[in-house]
Amino acid sequence: MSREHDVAVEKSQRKPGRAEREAERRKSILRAAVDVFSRKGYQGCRIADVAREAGVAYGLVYHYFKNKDELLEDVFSSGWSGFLSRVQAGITRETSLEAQVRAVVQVAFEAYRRDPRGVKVLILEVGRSPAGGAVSRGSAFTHVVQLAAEMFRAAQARGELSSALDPVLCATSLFGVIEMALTSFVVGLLDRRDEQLIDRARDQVAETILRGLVGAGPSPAEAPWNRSVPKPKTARRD
Amino acid sequence: MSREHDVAVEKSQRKPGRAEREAERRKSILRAAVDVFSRKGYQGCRIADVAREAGVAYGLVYHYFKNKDELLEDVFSSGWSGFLSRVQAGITRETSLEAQVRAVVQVAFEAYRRDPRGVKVLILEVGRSPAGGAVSRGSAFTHVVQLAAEMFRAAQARGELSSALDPVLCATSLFGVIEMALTSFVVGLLDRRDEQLIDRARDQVAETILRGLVGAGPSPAEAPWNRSVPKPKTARRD
Amino acid sequence: MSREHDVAVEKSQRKPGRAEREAERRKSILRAAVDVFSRKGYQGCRIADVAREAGVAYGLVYHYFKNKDELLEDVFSSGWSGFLSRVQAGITRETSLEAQVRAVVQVAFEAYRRDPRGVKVLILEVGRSPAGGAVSRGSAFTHVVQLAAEMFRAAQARGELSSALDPVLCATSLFGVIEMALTSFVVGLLDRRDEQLIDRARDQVAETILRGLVGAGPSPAEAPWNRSVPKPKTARRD
Amino acid sequence: MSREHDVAVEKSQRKPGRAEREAERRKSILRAAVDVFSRKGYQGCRIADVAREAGVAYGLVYHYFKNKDELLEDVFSSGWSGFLSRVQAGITRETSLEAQVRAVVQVAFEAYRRDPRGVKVLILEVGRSPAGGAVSRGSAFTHVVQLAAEMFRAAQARGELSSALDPVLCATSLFGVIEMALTSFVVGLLDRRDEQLIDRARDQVAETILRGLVGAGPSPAEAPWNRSVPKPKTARRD
DNA sequence: GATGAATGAGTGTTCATTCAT
DNA sequence: GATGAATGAACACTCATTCAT
Repeated sequence: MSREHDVAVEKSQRKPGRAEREAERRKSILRAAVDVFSRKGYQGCRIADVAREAGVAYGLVYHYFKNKDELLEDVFSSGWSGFLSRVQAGITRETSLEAQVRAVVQVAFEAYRRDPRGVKVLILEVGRSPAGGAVSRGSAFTHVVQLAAEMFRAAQARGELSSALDPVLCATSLFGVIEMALTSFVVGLLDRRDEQLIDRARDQVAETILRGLVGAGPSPAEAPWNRSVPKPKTARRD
Repeated sequence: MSREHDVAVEKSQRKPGRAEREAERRKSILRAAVDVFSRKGYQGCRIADVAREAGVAYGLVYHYFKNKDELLEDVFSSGWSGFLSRVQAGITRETSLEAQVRAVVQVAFEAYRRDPRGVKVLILEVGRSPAGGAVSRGSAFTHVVQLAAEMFRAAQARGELSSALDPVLCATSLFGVIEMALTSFVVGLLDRRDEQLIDRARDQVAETILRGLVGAGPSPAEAPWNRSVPKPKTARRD
Repeated sequence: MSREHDVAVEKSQRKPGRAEREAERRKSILRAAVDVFSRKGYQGCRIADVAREAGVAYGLVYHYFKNKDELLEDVFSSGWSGFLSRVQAGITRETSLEAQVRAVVQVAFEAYRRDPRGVKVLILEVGRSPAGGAVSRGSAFTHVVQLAAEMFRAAQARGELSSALDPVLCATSLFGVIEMALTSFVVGLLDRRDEQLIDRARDQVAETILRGLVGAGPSPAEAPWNRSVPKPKTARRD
Repeated sequence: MSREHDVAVEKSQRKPGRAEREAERRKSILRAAVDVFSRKGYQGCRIADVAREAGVAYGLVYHYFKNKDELLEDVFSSGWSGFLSRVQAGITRETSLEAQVRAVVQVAFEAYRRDPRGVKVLILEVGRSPAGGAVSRGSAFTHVVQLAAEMFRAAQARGELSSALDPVLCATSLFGVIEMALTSFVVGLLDRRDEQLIDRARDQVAETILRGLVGAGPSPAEAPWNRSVPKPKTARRD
């Protein structure tokens, strides 16, 4: 066919080429899985839903993924690995603990802004599938925590952090604060469409984990807090 | 009911009385549900499992609970209401924010010590069933957060907390730190059998949320940290 | 209940009693399975067919049988064990090899007359499922053959049979002759509705295995042979 | 086609020629089908298995065979037609019934020696697919039986066989004895690797069908019988 | 012709729920 | 109330067949 000769030229142009189209298909199924998954959860989602969402035939899902479990496993690992590497990059890039912590927080919130659905899936399921004997999910949680714990250990070695603190608990605290804040948006406790609120949440989270709730002097800037979604309660003044 | 009055008399006697026996049955089913649930998760557990665990007949579960959802709802609410009321009591009992925060942390860790399985269920499922149109579960999370948010608002009103902070985010931070620490025990990242570790975790968590990781000077007491379960890495000295 | 006391009286009367009714159900499913199985074969039959044939709900089949394989296993073994024990009885009852052989042939043909469908299933499937890792089926064939081989060995010991013959091959010959004759009826090569033909077939089969086709003088009685079903061809001259 | 004319020229040259290569492909698929079929059976085998075994692409099977059924049909008929013609040749070549019977037995055992897998397929499936509305398989059985029945009829006409015997039953007896003996090897009841055993089995089978088990005096030659595979039971006294 | 991705109907199995005893 | 047999909808997974390249 006359198509072969100009493959090199068109490589990243139109006419995808078989391999490329397949990779594309695979990805679209993965994306669809994230969507359905974020809506219906691990157990609630049906392969049929994923196929329909991806716009492919039922059986094709099984062409690309061995079974439902593996599909979901891939959803996790693909989303998670990106997050992990960005967290790692943030930690490596910065030199002071404070900057590192802010970087981690930033990465998490940025990930949420970019792909709320993906984050929702990760938050709602990672490390929380009881049966999840599946490798990646169970250990994903462990993995980040260890990563951050290492960061805290290094800070202790540099004298930036009291060595009286358990690095693992420091790590869980960091991710606990982040995760719960994001969860608030995910479950609608805070308004996920309010981008400024997201920014402020990010800052407050970083501040809280670094200096605590009562430890630091307040920043003077006042903000119309309590814009939680459920009931837009009238702003209270103190 | 005419049965109530002699409860005191028969309390620990034979012939429990029909109503009592029924209440007992109901509770044993509920307990069994918590067990199975903590082992297999919301979706993974079958009514048959619960019945077998409780030692009752298959169909009997449906005498006491309308359906599977209601059973699980009850598991949640019964476990949750106790937690909620104890949190509320702790907040009410104390007057300073700091004492209140410590009280909340204490309640959570105490609950874990008393009933790790129950806490596991709450942690792994509360607010995390995406399909969970179920009222109580979705709102359970919201409920405590609002409770704590109110506590923080009051503290702001008393001038104990910077009014620049969003009370809702303060609340999520508090529970995020607590929850993730307990999760570490639940998933085995920290050794759940090490009772001293649990105590230290409780203290560090309270300290962290109050003063932050870098904000406060270290407590002088040294502890053999890093006793995380996976690999008992060599203790570091400061 | 007033039903319990007269159970002994009514034992085989109406009012089946739970256990009895269940056994009945189980049997009816088994019977239905034989039917469907004989019509569509091992792989071709669907659980839905069996359920419909038995007049029970789909899921009930799974109440009584673990899965399709076990159901079919039971179909085999239940049918086969009856046959086996009757073969054994026939062998034990008779003392001369000749009478024993006739008894075995008689048992097989009688079984066919009684339950052609059951025999069809056994003939078409026993020892013929290639994947049949299943215990009973694979070994069922082996079992009868060994049984008959033992009979022939005993006859050799008594001097009734040449010890130059391999008992196992004697046994396969016996069942081969029987089986293929019945197969002729099963597949319609011979008219399965012609009861006299069945009787003559039985006699000829016994005669053939005992004395061979050319070894014995013919019985003087002439018979209008060649009444095969497909086309009742005009009698040929002898 | 313009391709045909030069086939003769290139017949045994290099460049097999398209037509030849295709015929080759077709045959290799057929061979692969026999293999897979003999291992997994009619229903248990998948087109994918056949393609893999043949070393060709999935879809190619559908170039050469309309569908799975036709493929299997061809497996049967190709294997069967060879057997049939050899049986026919044996019958035609010989003049006495006894020699003819021995020839038929010989053909069958020779076929088994040459291609045990093919024979296994024929034995396990021919005439035994209940759903097998397929023409050739159902009738294949009928066909040989009719062929042999004709042989017996002719022998009756020549006075070599009692006309009291039903020729069709004579035929089923002949093939029954043969088939069951071969089945013993196929299922492992007799050791298929013992070539001498196969030879003796052939002889005994012929002897049995001709003179019966008790009708004929034993051949003086003694043989170490009972070498069946399962348990090499201790030799019995003669 | 050759390839293997794409399709989707078919079916075994599970399990919440009902109901007769 | 207690029991567990009965029901059937739901869903994961298979695989023959088609078709674009």
